[in-house]
Amino acid sequence: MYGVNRAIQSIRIPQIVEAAVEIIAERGIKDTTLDLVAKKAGLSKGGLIHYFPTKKSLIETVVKEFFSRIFQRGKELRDSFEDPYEQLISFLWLYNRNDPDYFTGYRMFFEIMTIASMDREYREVFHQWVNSWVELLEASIKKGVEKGDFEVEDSKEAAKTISAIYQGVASRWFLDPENHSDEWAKSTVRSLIKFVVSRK
Amino acid sequence: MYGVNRAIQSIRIPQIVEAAVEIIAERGIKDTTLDLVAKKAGLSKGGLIHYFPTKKSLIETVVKEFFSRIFQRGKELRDSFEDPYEQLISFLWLYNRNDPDYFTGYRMFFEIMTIASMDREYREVFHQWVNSWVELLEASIKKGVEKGDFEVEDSKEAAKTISAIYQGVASRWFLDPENHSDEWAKSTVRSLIKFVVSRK
DNA sequence: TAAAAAACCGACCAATTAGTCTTTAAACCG
DNA sequence: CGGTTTAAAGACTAATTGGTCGGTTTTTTA
Repeated sequence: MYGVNRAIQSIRIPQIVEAAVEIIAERGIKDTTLDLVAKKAGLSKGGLIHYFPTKKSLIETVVKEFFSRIFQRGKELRDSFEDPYEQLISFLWLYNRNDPDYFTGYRMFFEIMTIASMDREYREVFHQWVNSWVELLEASIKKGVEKGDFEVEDSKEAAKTISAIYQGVASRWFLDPENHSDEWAKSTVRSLIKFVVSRK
Repeated sequence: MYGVNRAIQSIRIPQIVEAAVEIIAERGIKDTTLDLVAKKAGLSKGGLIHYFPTKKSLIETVVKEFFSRIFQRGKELRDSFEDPYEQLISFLWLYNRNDPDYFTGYRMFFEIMTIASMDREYREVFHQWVNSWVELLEASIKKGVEKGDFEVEDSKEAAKTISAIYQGVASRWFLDPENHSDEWAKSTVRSLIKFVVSRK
């Protein structure tokens, strides 16, 4: 049963992207085949190619989609807090092994870092992503400084530091869970953040 | 000109591993072909297969070799310092874009993290690697505590934290150099380490 | 309602590549 | 020196897979 309606693109593309994310998380980008993605998305390779003429174009879309989805989640949760410090630690939801995005999200993240480490184009995407997180953190820091809660010389620097801390802890927490519990991740990040925003 | 001498294995295997590391760093594990590695190592695919019957066996050896080489470097440099704090920051050599191992080392690291995120076996290798770094750091911390330089509740926890910090900063420094200078990396790590070993 | 366009299928092609196998040459050993 | 073992080459095989293409069905449009 083909083209049920003309707005089919707005259905198919998310379907395909979602399928691709899952396959990539499971097998990695290199072992993700168009056939598999197509099947998972409920169509044939020919159908898939109709929307994404090349594998590269599919991956690009998936990567951008993934980043923006995670970013959106983070931003929304942060915005639900008023207090600047609460905002800064609102990203601790990243350390939740029961989150539906847990496995998929981390696997995607490692895949993307690895292609970024090889490819300028993706490094640029990564750069923008980091930037957007840093800006988010920076805004909270500035708010805290204005409010008198924080003492920070350079809020951008502080934001970069906090962002890097989140990531370093995340890598350990995901890749070596045996030694890095949820509690470890959370308390470590909390304490480092406190230090970063209240020095000098 | 074949088998020049019987101790050839001890020459060929490092040659092959070295070639593989370079190819992997350049193209990633998935795009590393036996032919390319063989050629780079100065022999044919048949010759390569003689030493490593499968690609998997080659990769395993390469990963272990890589880890132990970098670890060795770190350990030796650390051991050249007496002062515990100097020892803790001795790993700042990791943030040197002119280091001969710079590109290769970081690329390998991302490749390995990514396979570790997919594969239990490699996660175990990663786990052991992290452990060995943590132990190295822990020893320095304990020394500093005994000496009275540091104030630390749980030296293992502190070591894990410092290790994660090194890694988080490293990821940013490598993947987004535009925004993360050598100086940023070094001063960030220095200041966070100081905090970690002297709190409470 | 007919023709044009869009959605979709799946057979096929061409390239890539891990691993096999046969052969050759050198090294070692008695 | 002759036989055995090891090192190495490289042609070949079989599987995989990205992308092409011709055709079919549905939807849109005029």
